Amino acid sequence: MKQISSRFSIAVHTLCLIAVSSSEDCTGDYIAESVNTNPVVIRRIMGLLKKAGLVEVRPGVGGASLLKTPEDITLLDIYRAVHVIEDNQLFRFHEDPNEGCPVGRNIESVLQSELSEAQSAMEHRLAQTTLSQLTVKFK
Amino acid sequence: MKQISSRFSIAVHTLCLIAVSSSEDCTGDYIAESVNTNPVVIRRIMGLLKKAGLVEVRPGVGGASLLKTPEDITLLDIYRAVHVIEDNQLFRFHEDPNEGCPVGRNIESVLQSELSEAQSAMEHRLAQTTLSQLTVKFK
DNA sequence: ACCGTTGTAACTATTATAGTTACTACTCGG
DNA sequence: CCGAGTAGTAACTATAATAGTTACAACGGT
Repeated sequence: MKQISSRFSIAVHTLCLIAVSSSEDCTGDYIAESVNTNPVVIRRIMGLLKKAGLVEVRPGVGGASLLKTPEDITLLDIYRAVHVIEDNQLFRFHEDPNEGCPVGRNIESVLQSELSEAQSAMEHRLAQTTLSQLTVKFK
Repeated sequence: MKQISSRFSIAVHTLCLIAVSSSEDCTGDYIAESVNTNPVVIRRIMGLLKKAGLVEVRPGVGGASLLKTPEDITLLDIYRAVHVIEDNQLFRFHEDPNEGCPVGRNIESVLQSELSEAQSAMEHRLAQTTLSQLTVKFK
């Protein structure tokens, strides 16, 4: 069973940690210890979060901080930042169905629109939750 | 990017074909030709659809037919039948976060409930669409 | 009894992921 | 100005699931 990569849950964990810690504490090694993985895994994910404009990292000396308030970061923002699934690509489609068959010819367009509705429903739900809603539960 | 297996889209294609064709025509080879894949792939998926009580297959002579009307088969039924994602398992979670850290200790329970809401939202949308809504579009 | 079919097992190639090692470049404090 | 600690990144490995393939046994009707 193929699941959505744990990059996403690690990214959420990472951002929660940055939100509740002082900036200078938040080195890759510190985060890696809380997540319980290799620091390089964290640095890679931090690179994606930086590209998405969610965090900034102090090169050389280390430490990270948020570029938006936790109220303004949703799970959907994080999900998109780590490229875990692209637009309309949650469901893999079998390739080149037979054009000579009425079903084969039409299945893709007919089914894809339903699948993309389903994907949207999930993403819409992710957009309802902000980082701040999570961090209050660690107090 | 990990996507949900094309077993699902192939299963939907297969059931559409069974719904619009006469039972005796629906051999594995015939379906495989429409889907454009190897017959064994179809037989494996048919095995799952049988286990789920959606179709019956005539052994020896070949051919398949639905055990429910197309109005009573939803995309969610098919999605569950092909075991493409289990309950609450759409999102992979990183393992063994550090219990010594307030974030590490709580992240799983806090985040999992949001993620399972998101997964439910998607599945709820899949349950809205029936096989008959698809097949009318092939007429 | 034969032919076409289903049901499976076994193997391969492909793909994405997660973790690891190693190295470079950067910043600051001494 | 140098060294300690950190970030950034490339390269490699192990793992896992998938999709396709070959092969073969079992079945059923003509």
